[in-house]
Amino acid sequence: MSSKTTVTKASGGNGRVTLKTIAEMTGLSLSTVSLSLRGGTTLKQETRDKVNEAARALGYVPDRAGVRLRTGKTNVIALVLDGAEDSIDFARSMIQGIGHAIRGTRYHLTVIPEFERHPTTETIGYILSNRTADGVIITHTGPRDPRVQMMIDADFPFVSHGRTEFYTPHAYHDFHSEEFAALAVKRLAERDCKDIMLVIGDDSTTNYQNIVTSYRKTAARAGIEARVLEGTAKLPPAEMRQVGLKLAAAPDRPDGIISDSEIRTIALVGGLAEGGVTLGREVSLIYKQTSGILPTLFPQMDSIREDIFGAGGELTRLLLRRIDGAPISELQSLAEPQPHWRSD
Amino acid sequence: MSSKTTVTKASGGNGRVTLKTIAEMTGLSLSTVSLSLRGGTTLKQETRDKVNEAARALGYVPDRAGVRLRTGKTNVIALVLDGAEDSIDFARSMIQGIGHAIRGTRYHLTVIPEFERHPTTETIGYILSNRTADGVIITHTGPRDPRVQMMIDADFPFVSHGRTEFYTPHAYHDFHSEEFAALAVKRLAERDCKDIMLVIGDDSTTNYQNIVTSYRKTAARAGIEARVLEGTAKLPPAEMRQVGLKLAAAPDRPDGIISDSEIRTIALVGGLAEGGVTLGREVSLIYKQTSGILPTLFPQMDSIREDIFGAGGELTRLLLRRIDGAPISELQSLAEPQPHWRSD
DNA sequence: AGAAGTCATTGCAACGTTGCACGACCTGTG
DNA sequence: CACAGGTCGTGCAACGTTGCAATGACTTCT
Repeated sequence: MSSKTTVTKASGGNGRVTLKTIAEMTGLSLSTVSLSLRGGTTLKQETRDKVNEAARALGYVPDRAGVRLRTGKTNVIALVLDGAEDSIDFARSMIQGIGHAIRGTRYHLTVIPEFERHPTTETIGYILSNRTADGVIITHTGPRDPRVQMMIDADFPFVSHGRTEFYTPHAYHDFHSEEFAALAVKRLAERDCKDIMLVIGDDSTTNYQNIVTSYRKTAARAGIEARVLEGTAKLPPAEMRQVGLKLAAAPDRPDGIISDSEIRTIALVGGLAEGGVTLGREVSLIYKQTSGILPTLFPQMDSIREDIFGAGGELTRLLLRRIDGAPISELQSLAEPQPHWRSD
Repeated sequence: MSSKTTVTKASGGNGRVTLKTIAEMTGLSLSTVSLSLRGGTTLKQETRDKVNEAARALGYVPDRAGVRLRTGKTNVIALVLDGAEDSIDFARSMIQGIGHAIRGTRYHLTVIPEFERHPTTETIGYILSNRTADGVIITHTGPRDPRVQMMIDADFPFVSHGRTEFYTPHAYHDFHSEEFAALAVKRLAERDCKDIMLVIGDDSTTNYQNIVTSYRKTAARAGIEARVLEGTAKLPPAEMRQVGLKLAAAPDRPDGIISDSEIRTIALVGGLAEGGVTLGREVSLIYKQTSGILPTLFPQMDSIREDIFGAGGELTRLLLRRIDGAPISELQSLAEPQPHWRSD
């Protein structure tokens, strides 16, 4: 309390290597060193070599606070982490993907978890007004996501995991959900399913709409009955299990099910199994898979994989190019679903 | 290339609210404003009120770069995220826990994913030499973890998720693994198991040793056979499934199993089920559970819960107090395992 | 020989913050 | 009235960086 011994001393002249250190070592001025390190072409080659060598020898790394204060550049990208629990290890995979992509760059990653059920603009507002990052990655994007609107208005670099319906184009990377739904329906049709059901969490993301639309269209084309059970995102696992149980016992039990979430698939399968349904025989189930662990548990089930690690990497690459001023038209990409059909 | 239009302008005098803005507004000097905002007691109450009001009205937030440059304080805590896949959604829960605990503080969270199988000191070295954070949280701590050694030597604030065997005490929060093992063994003994097996990933963490030791001791006391199947952390899910399959068919099949990992439990159960084992009857299985999703899939199995969200919060609170100079002896805590016994 | 270029380097100010040393003003005392 | 001792506020320098204007030393042209 009284004696605050930890003085939080400013990084004094003791250990830290700064431009000044290099200047003193080479006998050049501080400005020259700075200029040289940033690749000043007006400098003599000899000088540049000398500076580079000294910098390397001393292990110089530019001070982030100095750069940031002077230039406004934070060298930080922010990941706004949605609280949704649908994919196993979504956060880890995404973060690893991002981390892998910023290796060797000057960027750091800060993660801001969201707690609300629906994304708020609060976090984004904070980042924008305090210039706390150079760019933002958001996930679980909605069709008219207010966060996107906000960043478009502010002309702030960002990339969304998921598309939107805004007129103004923006950088995004997304899973090709339409293709996912189409693949799944076709697969079920091949397995002679006549009455299928899509179990999906209505979490107001764009993906939700894309999946439902494509699902209906593909089923209609294949001439099979296609129901939708939506709003399952709100259900806690135990209730999701009940859904499976009820479904198993229902007189109009579907013969094919498509599930868009790993977590909900687990609960659903638990309920179906308890209800006496043999998956892969009486009911075929196809689920979206992201973690690689579920196939070991459900080898008898088909799945379609979304690569979250890869998505994290791609989102980062897009964002960094966006920060560097690349045209938006080059910053939009889709990831193709990877079917994992059981081998029989 | 040629025309770099995005000038990355320094946050010019246009919008940004700084001490200067408040100074001009109140007619006080910049120094006074700064002093006042930091609670200078030598100032007249009237002055302090005036400053506070202006700051509030303008929505002043201290510039991180300015503070950091001047004081060396980054207001950042770094989470070194282990690449291990054992708990479902470990990363999300941990990050949410941390995020919740730093709400309302000035701290930001940066996450640094590790890719190597075993933790390297590289990341920590970088943080230490570049003063990139005020404190570090590490997870999956080993008994003589080199990262811990490094930070102890540098007297750098950190907290580990997991204990160590170092002589010098340091801040930690840990799951009470010994208690976990003891609870699990006793439960199996109550269920009349005579020959149990611990399936555990030898991932060189302290927890591993604690669990094995306590497991053996408790089993000996209960007078039952206790085997250990270790080294499962290295196995990919498909092979883990094979382990379950072989175990099911083995002549000396155990009648009780304890598993320390959610992910491996899933694969193991997949294999056991394929091998025709009815869990909860022929074999009792108890697993460490962190995500809340597995019980919906395996309602017939006992589990013991570790609260990762809570751990994230506790780790953060300990770290912040460590940064503020609290004595180490107050910065060590254990989390009690929470048994979830099936209700029959 | 003086003006006008080049070329290579440098000094200075500023970004926003803090902490120290000082200054201005008041009050009471000898 | 001079002066000590408060009370309350302020000027200045520094943290590490960058960008611009300016410098000095050469060369080249007229």
